[in-house]
Amino acid sequence: MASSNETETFPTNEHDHDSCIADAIDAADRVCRERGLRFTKIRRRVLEIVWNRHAPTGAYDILETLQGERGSAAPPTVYRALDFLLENGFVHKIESLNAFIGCGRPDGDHAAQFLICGNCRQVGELDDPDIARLIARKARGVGFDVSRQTIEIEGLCRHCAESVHG
Amino acid sequence: MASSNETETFPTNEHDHDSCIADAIDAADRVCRERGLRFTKIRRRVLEIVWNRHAPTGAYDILETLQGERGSAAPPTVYRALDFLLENGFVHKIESLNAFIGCGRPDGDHAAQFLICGNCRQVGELDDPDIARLIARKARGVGFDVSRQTIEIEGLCRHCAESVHG
DNA sequence: TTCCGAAACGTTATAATATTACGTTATCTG
DNA sequence: CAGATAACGTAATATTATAACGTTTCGGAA
Repeated sequence: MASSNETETFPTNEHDHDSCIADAIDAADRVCRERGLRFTKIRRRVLEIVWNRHAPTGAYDILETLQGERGSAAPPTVYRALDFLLENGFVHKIESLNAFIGCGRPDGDHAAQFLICGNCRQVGELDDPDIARLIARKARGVGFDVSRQTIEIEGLCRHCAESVHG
Repeated sequence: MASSNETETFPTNEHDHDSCIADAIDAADRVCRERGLRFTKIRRRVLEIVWNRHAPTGAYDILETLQGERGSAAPPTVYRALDFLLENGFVHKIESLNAFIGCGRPDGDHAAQFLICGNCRQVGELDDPDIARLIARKARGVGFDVSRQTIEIEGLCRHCAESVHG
């Protein structure tokens, strides 16, 4: 098993949350600079809010947080920021939860797979290229040209499975 | 009804739509009888409506159809019927579309994969056990105990890819 | 058969999620 | 600076889903 927090699929209790947020923001900042994108205050703040939760976060949860901070904010503010963050791979949408989560690997395209723990509600990101390739191959086999994969796997994370089964 | 339609992932233009609906309803009927479930008029009708579209159908589309037929109907009527049909594997929910589609193989559990054509909006069902197994294996490899897989693949079906690319 | 209890249904209201439309402000570029 | 474009503020509304509660229907036990 691997070395650090980065390679853990699920966040561990011990992981340095503050620096993991900071890393994510820094990475987004850098990518935006490289691509000439505007990483505005709102976009940055929404990304921070999502990372702070470190769990799937609903658009209206984000909205409440923003409202607490700025006095006023409306849904489009949040959805526009989320659209930007999604387009550029800084967050993912978990379709089966209608919620958003920070992307741990915001550089380059990747087909992610999400492990959703039904007990603790945490989500891990798998990013397994074998899965993505097999799906692409099987789909091509029936004449289907894949552009995007949504893979959401529900079950129990290691920790919760241990608590539940004994 | 020959094996040809059954093994096509996407419905072909030639397929016998009427008999394909009838088959689906008959299959559900039989399964309900076997399991002692109540296949009520509403449940049957909702399943028919979904199959009639032969494409992902929103709950409120179903509702409109029902309202046209019965004069009155409210969301819970539709959602209760859908819950029943989902629980028993007669329909699937496409999470990324918030829509429902008839299941082509309503017997026994299966982890399905959906091919969603971004052009014609048709959805094919793959049911590839290799994909399901690989995902389960990879997830277990990081200590995750899988109970359900949501796999939705967006792209272009054979027919649309041909029209688009030449 | 009758009665009971559970399941299914009808109805109203409301919650939760997401988008449209349009005017204003900020930022980039020539 | 001026014009163009992108981002944002705001109000309204669309879309999807559930809660709560009373009534009806149905299958099985007495």
